[in-house]
Amino acid sequence: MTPKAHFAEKLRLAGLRPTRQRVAIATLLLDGRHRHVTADSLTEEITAAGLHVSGGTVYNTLNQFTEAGLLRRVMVHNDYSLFDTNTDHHHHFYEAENDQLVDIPHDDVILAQLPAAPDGHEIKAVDVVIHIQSKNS
Amino acid sequence: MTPKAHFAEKLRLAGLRPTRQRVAIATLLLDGRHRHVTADSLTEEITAAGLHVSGGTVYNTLNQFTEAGLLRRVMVHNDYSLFDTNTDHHHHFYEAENDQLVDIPHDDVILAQLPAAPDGHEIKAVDVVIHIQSKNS
DNA sequence: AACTAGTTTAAAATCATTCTAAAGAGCCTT
DNA sequence: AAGGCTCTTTAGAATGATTTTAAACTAGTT
Ligand SMILES: [Mn+2]
Ligand SMILES: [Mn+2]
Ligand SMILES: [Zn+2]
Ligand SMILES: [Zn+2]
Repeated sequence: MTPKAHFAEKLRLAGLRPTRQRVAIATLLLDGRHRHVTADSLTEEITAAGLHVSGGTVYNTLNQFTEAGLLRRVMVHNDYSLFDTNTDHHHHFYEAENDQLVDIPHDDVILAQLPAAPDGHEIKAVDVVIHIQSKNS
Repeated sequence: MTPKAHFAEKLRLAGLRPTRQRVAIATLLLDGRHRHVTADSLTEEITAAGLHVSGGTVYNTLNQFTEAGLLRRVMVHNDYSLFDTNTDHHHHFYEAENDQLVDIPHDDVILAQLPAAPDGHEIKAVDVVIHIQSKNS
């Protein structure tokens, strides 16, 4: 199966029509490498690949991929959105000083006890962000 | 001690000159009630109290209070900043559907194991956000 | 090939937040 | 109590990420 067909199928399964733009972005982001991207960094990757996708579509696609569970949004500040190509359950170190986000393996954090969700609600996800800073600062 | 003098002193201790605007905001936010505010909701409170503080100063003051440890910034989405008047160590439930943030008592979450911070770094804070949703949705 | 619904586009709009530069207010010294 | 120095506040402009717009395009279907 050609890579293009592979990602097209992946998008169809996610309920997204495999347009040229979405396939291009999927090829860049959904290849199994785990990393964190912004609309801006993704646009740079697209350009580096000799392609062009409009700004609006970059934002739309990141939101749609996230909605479809192909990406995960990471919340560490309010400056701009961060997306994680690793959708497995894992947590993060965040160093505000240089806006550095680092994955923590799933098993390195153990939540021994969680509260029950409020009445009529259920837990959808548990996000742990460990804020760190340089020792000599 | 008059309330005004009380908050003025609190601000001085935090290294902030007790201006009329800062004392007004401290009176509203630092009275011991635990809640979550935005620049917008705070402005409404100020107006409701028959006062006026410029938008820029509301933002500056929230940032300065946070910097001084009188408030805490809570990160649950990228739409606008949320500030917590409870600076004690505690975690949050967050329901995205209606942007609802609820405190979780400190003892209801037990982190049995944490990873070591990366070399040369130390842990500053651990934030746990439990995302919840309505059961029938 | 024609049709339709969904998608992309460049450009404008939105909106929270920050910046600007001028006016005002704490606070220390006299 | 006045003067002066610095910090703060202000209204308004600027910024910048993100969303919206309406027209042009395209994937998928007949
Ligand atoms: Mn990550
Ligand atoms: Mn913004
Ligand atoms: Zn990650
Ligand atoms: Zn709280």
